[in-house]
Amino acid sequence: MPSDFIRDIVAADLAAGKYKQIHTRFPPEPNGYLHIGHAKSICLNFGIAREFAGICNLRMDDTNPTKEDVEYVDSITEDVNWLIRGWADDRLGMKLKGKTPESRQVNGKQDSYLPPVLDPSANAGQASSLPPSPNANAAGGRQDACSTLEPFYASDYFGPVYEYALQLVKKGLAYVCDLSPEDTDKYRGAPDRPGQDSPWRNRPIDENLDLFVRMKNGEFPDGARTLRAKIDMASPNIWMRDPVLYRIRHAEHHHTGGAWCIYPMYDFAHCLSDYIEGITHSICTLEFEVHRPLYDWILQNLDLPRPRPHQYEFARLNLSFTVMSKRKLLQLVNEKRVSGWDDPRLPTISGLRRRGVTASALRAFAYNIGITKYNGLTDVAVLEHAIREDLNQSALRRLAVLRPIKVVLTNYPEGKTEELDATNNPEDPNAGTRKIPLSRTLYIEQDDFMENPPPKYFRLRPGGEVRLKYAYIIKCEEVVRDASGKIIELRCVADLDSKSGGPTANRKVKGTVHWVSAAHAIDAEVRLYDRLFTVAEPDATGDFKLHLNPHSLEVVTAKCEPSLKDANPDLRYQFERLAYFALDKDSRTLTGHPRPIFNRIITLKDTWAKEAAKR
RNA sequence: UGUCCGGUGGUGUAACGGUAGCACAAGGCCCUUUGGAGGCUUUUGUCAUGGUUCGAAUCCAUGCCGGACAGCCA
Repeated sequence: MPSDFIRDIVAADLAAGKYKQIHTRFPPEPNGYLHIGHAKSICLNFGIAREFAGICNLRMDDTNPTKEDVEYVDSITEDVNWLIRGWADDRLGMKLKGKTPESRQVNGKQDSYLPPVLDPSANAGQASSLPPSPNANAAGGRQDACSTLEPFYASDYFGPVYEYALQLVKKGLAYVCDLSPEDTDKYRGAPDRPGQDSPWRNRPIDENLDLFVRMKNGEFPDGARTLRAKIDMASPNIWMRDPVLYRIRHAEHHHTGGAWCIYPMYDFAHCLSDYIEGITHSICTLEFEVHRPLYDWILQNLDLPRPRPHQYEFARLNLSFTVMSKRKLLQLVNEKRVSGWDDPRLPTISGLRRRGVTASALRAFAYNIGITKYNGLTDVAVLEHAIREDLNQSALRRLAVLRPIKVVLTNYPEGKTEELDATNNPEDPNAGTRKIPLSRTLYIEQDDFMENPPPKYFRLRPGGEVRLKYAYIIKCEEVVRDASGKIIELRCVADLDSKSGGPTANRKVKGTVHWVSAAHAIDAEVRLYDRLFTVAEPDATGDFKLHLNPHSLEVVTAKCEPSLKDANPDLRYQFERLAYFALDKDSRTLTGHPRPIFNRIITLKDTWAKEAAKR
C-alpha cells in the first residue's frame, strides 16, 4: 500500500473521526485528452478511495464553454474507465444521467447536494472486502445502472452556484464591476505592488443584485461586466485581490446548451462543486496552492450546513523526453506532427493504450514515482521499466524477424518440415507451449550476422556457430552475395543431433538467435516507435518542436511465425530477443488490410547495444 | 525589493528526534537455448552556517538555491 503525505492526512482524518467516509474526485477540464500526468492524479484519487473504502467522483470541470467539447468528455470517460478497470472501478462515483443537485433544508440552511452512485457491476467477480456504499443500489438493477450512469459535470451546478453568488452579493461580499478586462488587469497591481480598488467596488447591494440578475438575463455583451468577490485589493496574494467570480460569455455550452450566458470562474465553481458532491479531500496540483485561501474564503463566507471540503496539493508529473502541456500536445496534433491524440508516441493515455501499454503498468509507474510537493523531472526510464516489468510477466513469446536475411540449411532435406516445441512464457508455466515449423530455408535477423564482428560479439559469423532458438545449432559455411556485393544468403550446416533432447543438445554455444521458417512465415506491418524527442527536456528552451526525433517511427515488414496470424488484440506479445508488441487498432479498422499491424511497445533491454555503443 | 511552497546519491522517493534505506540509472560478476528474465555486487547523497538536544535529514534561526502566482483559462 502506497504511503505519502496526502494519505497520511486522510488516515489521520479518518482516525480522528472527522469523516464517515472519504470522498475524492478527479476533475479534468474537457478541453483535451488525458495524459500520463493525469494518470498520476487518477491513481492518487482513486487509490485513496480504494484504500480507505471511499469514493472518487469523475467530474468534468466544464466552466469555460469556449474551450470544451464532447469529444473530450468521451475520451476522458473512456480513459479513466480503462485505467481503473478491475482495480478501483467499484469506487468510481457517477450519477444518474441528467440528474442535478437536490435542493433541501439542513438545519434551517439552504443546501444543494448531489450524492454519487456506484456501478454495482464494477469489479464483477472480485469479492470486495470494502463496505458497500450507502448509495450503491440507488440506481436499481445492474443493467439500469450501466445504461443510465454518467460523470458529474460542474456545469450541472450552474443553478446552485448562481444562487451562492447571489448570497455573497446580498452579504455585501461580491459586487458587479464594470471595468474592462484591460482595466481589471491594471487595477490588480503586481505581485510586489498592491492593487487599487475598482471604482465599482462600493456599489450598493441592491444595484449589484439588479445588475447581476441582468447579466444572467443576457442584457450585456461579453466582457461588459463581471461579478467580483470583495476581499482585499492590497492582499499579498493576487488571487485575493477581488477575484472575478462570473464573466459574461454568450456561448453555447456542450452540456448546458444555451441555458446560460454567464459562467462561473474556476475558483468559484470548483470549491462549490466539491462541496455539492460532498468531497472531503480535494486534491490538485501545486499551482493551485496560492488559490487555496480563496477556496477557503468562498466556502467560509457562504452559509453551508455540511462539512466543507479541504484542498491539498501535490507536484504534477514531469517526464523526460516528452511534453505534457495540453497546449503543446494540441499543437503536435493540429500540426500533424503525430497521427492524432492517440498516436502511440504521445504521452496521452489513449496513445499509451494504443501503443500497447497496460493499465497495470501505468498504475505501477504511478506507485513507483510517489507523491510529494517537490517539482522534479522523472526519468522516462522509470516508465519504461514499469512497462517492461509488467509485460515480462504476461506477454506471450513469439518468434519474428524484423529485418530478414535468408539462411539455407544445406544438410536439411528439401521439402521436409518439422514442428518444434516453443515456450509461450517462461515466467508463467501455465502458458504452455506451441509448435513452430522448421524447414530448410529460414530467415534470421540481419543484426545477428556479422562478417567481421568486434570482440564480444557472439552471434553468427563466417565459420562460427550459433543456436537457433528451440532448434539446432548451425554453422555458417558460406556467404552468398548478389552482383552489387550485398549479402543475400547465408549457407549453413545444422548439427542435426543438437535439438533439445538430442545427443549434442548440451554443447555450449555462446549465441542463440531467433528465426522463422521462410515457407511458413507470415508478413506483418511492424511500427517501431521510439521516443518522440531527442532531448530530455524538449520544452526547456526555445521551440520544443526543434527537438522532435525524426526516427520516432519506422515501419518495417516483418516475417513472423504462423501463429501470429491469429494474434489477439487484447494480448501482448514479446518477439523474442527484440521487444514487446501489441496489435494496432488499424489491424481491425482498415478493412481488407492484408496483414496484421503490430506496434512496438518497448524494446527489451539490450546489453549488446550498450556494449556496441561504447566503441 | 511581495506572498506561498519546496531543497536527501545522476534521477525519483523513504526514514515522522535514535543504524540514511528503496527503485530507476550507471559499473562489475554469476547464470542463461531470449546479450531477456533472474541472482550477487560496487560507486555516488541529507543546500550552507549557527542553535536546541545525550542524539538532528527531521525542531528553531539566518542565509543560499529552485518552483508557483500578476487570464473575464483551468
